[in-house]
Amino acid sequence: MAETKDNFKNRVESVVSQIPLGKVMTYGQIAAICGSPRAARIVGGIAHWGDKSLPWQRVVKVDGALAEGFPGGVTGHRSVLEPENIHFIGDKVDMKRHRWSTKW
DNA sequence: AATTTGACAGCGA
DNA sequence: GTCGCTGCCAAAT
Repeated sequence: MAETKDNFKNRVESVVSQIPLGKVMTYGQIAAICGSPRAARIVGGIAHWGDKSLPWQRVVKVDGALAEGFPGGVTGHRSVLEPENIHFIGDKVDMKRHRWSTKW
């Protein structure tokens, strides 16, 4: 089977599905792992159009801010992360403790 | 096949 | 330290 360009989206879904509970990743980080460090926006696009069965709630911005387009908004997004041991600083995730990487 | 959008990132003022 | 605009890559229409 020939690997099409779907590899990019396929990797994004793969990486996101590998995020352990209590951890979060940034769009840029995921995009970089997928092969395009500038495709952070595409990762978000896949989140909405791709496999929505993945823990996209653990995918946040580089600053720890939550996705503004997430169903329920940042408020709903935060409510989903709190029970997952995610620590919050104001309205953002504590990236100092939850920033995770697949290479770890 | 071409154009527009998209749940961001990085740099500048 | 804060706010805004531009740039980028890929997917969707």
